[in-house]
Amino acid sequence: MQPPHQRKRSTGRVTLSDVARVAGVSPITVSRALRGERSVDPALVKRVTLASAELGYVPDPAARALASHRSNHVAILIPLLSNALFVDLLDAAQRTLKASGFQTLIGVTHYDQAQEEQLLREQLLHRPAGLLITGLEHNAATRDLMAQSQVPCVHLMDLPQRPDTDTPYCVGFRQTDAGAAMTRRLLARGRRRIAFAGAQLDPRVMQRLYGWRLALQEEGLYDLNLEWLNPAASSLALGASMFEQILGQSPPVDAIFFCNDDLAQGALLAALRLGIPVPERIAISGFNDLTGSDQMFPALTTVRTPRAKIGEAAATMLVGLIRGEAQPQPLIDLGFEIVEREST
Amino acid sequence: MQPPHQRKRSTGRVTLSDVARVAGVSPITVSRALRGERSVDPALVKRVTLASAELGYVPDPAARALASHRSNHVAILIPLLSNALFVDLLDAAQRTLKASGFQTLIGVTHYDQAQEEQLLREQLLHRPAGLLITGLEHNAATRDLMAQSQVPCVHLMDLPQRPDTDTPYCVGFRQTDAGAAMTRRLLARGRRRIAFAGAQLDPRVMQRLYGWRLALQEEGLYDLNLEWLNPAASSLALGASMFEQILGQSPPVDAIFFCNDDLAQGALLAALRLGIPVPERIAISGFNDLTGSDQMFPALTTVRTPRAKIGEAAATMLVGLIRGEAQPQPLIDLGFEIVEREST
DNA sequence: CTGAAAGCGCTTACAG
DNA sequence: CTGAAAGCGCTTACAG
Repeated sequence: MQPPHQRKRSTGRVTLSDVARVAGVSPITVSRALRGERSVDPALVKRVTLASAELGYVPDPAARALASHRSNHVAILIPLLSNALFVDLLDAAQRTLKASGFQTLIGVTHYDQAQEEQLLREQLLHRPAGLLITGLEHNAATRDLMAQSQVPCVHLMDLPQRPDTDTPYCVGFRQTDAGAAMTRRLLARGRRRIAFAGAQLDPRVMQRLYGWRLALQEEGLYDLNLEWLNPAASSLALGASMFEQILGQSPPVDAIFFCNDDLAQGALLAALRLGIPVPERIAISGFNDLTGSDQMFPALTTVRTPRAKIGEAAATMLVGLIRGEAQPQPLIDLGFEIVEREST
Repeated sequence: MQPPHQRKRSTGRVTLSDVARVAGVSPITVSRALRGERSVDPALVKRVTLASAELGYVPDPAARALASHRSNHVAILIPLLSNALFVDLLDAAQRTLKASGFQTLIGVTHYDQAQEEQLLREQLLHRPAGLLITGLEHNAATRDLMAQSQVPCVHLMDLPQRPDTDTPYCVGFRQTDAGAAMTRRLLARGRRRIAFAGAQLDPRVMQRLYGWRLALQEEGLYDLNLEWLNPAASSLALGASMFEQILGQSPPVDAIFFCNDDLAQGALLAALRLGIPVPERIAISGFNDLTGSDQMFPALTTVRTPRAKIGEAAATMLVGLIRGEAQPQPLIDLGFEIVEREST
């Protein structure tokens, strides 16, 4: 016989109260002990831990979220899933967050600030413990949402030009520097007419473009006609067609700096089809060192970007922020590396 | 002056009760009306909808999950994020689920059944509304967890050999048939010694292998020495090295069927480096029609697999199951298509 | 078709 | 350092 109403909605789940009963303390003490709050007698912590393990207790995330206004979800906003760059970021971040007990909620913005805002609104309903967001450029509503929500946030990939006291937390590298560095490398190898071929034209591509401009201007070799910008999504096929276009230009271009490796890979393959010798007739370089760039024929010279490290470091920083730990610095520059191979 | 304890933990959030007050009904009626439960007077539904819109009410997912034992999360378990195939699956599923109001929780199993089990355990704590899981082979504990949890589940990619009354919900295509079909195509083009080059050796690769075997056995051309299996992860570099190995075999192989396009792409690039004419000396075919296969030189013959459609159809089916709608059939075969290009 | 009561399983805010 | 009470914002189960 059960007392009336006693087990009305019982779910059979082991709860905090069950642990409390076994440990001989109050539920709130169990809560505190298990969350590792200090100000709990070490002896009690031990008893609670034992009882919890004995019963196989696992906290209910929903109840926790409802009571505390904070879930164990971390939202990550990336532009695309079809660019390996962002998948690497997601993979690394997700892995790191998981190790700290957080679940990753993905949002795909399609490089659209309105979609980004909408996604953020939805994510915020889940009271995420933290937020990982790509880039530093967002619309006003998005910025307001981030500020009002008080959710700890780390920006991925980009670093602000001039850090000041308002510098947000961010992990990435200097895109402009990377663009300039690759361009200088091409100059050092004797190239004079170096085209820049950009697709998508997101903020990071534009920064690489500025870097390229800067480097050419330093040498007095800048020419507006060397800028080939296409807002379409980056792809091998687009790289191939941009390559053919640029190849037809006169005076002839002697190098092309593609803003992303998939474009450059497409160009390399187009060169093969067309019988254009690379790097003899024209040098080709890419950006990001994506899968396959080292396998190309000729192997692709590119800029290796630390995207997995960025995902990992940003997630680590975010977990620190969530835990209220002071961060040594709001800005982590993970740098980049020029990888010279056969295509330049 | 506020009444004592009145706003003690108020969060400023618009709640169901606020809507109820404005609409002049009870909270539970608001709850029912907003969830579209029938058995609510249409006139009331209208008043509630209006009041809800006026106040900008949004349900709290955590409260909902706690009370109903069901969240609006859908967990998706995939082997890897580093294989474009699964990213396409994830992208499509995520998009479809989002449109139906579900959040996607990703789990990466690394082709490891123990990790899969562990992930499922964690995901289940979040009381997901549904589950999308890759493949049909799981360990006993995983199968038990799925059964006990009662969470609706759809399997991705694979279809059972012989469907029976216990057939789980699944969306995919017949891997074995696809393997056989490609092999027959190579045979029809006059190839006699067709090697199968497989990596990763997950269940789907093995099924393609069986298909290849079947097709060769039909013609009396099967030879164990034509099976090249490597448990390492699939990559361009591995494809290149497998290509070189197979090329050295005698009697000479006149075609290689790679179990994944990245391997085949790597082989094509290796052929270029080595100066081996494809398809004259040796034909090369791949599987999946991944990005870039159409751009290769020569362009790669492959099997186009409907992974985006699989992700979408599986998500749609899952949403139906979550809503308790009867499904016309537990099994959806989305087929495949042989794409003949220049490499065969 | 509608509602009052109870409950989901935690944490917050107060006390002591 | 510990606890009793209240509350988070919904839905379930029971009545009518």
